[in-house]
Amino acid sequence: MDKSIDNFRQYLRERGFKLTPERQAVLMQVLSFRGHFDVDQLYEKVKKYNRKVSRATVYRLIPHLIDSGVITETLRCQGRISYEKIQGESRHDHIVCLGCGKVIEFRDKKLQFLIDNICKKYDFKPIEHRLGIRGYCKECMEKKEDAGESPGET
Amino acid sequence: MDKSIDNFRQYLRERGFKLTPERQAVLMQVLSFRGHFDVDQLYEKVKKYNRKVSRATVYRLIPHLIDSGVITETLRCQGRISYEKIQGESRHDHIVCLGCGKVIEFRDKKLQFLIDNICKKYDFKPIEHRLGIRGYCKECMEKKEDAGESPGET
DNA sequence: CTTATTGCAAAGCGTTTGCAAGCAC
DNA sequence: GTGCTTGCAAACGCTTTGCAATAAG
Repeated sequence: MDKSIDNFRQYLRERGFKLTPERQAVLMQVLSFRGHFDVDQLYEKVKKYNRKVSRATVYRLIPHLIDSGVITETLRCQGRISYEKIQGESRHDHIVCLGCGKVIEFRDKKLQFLIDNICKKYDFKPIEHRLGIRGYCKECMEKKEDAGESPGET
Repeated sequence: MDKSIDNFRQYLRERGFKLTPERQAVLMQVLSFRGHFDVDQLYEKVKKYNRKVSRATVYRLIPHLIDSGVITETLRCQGRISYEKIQGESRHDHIVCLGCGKVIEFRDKKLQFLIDNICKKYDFKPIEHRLGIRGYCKECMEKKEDAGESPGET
């Protein structure tokens, strides 16, 4: 079904690493997330739906999940690192509302095109990009106008 | 000279905060950086060239520096947060080499245009954006081809 | 059988905070 | 004087690690 599973298995095999029940459980829960997650959320979900797995094991698996291309690091929020699974073609970027924290995911082909062009200019081979736009959503803009906020915050 | 100084003074005055020698020292060193810096680098630089200021004070000043528009948070590297001063018009983005860690700063007007368009689509008012492209520079590409290996970083 | 992996608890490390003294305004 | 600031050290919270036991290949 999900080729991430096979990719991950192959990744482990190639390097002499082992496919333990703990790793399978974590991988399953990683794949079950729809959006972003942090280590703690992942740990809690594994604990809830699968066997008991220690935090240390989850932490130790993260680098493998990244190296094998299953997940990628994304937004950093309040000291925690967020991850999300890499889904085939649907690379997307983020718009974050500074007011309510809402995250909008969007896709834009012109962006990839633009990035390729920029990289060409610098003799650079792009592997991945991350675009985060921060600002205010419609609702929060209206709220701000009501409150009569002073200019100059983040 | 640098209007950041005035902005910061005004920011403090408006809110009843105080302009202490410690804050002036930190501000001066912030403005002296050419590129990115993290809290520790800032702290060391203040300690070297100015009066003794505690780490706590530097940490406590960061939110004020952000709120007053003097600095902005940028790339997150290995658990540390990087900052850089905001310079008038010269908004720029980053290309980071996964091989050697080199950072290229670039400016592209088409990017801002693209972002404005995207935000319009979502009824969103952009305040700032952050684009990071990760990949390999020419030199590291060549090295990789020679070695035929994948470097292991996050 | 060999070597990676696990859980636990302790250590690490950047960052935050409580508190009493100090200083800008 | 008032109340924001400071330095110190302790506390915090997320992450990493040493170790002995365990299990995958």
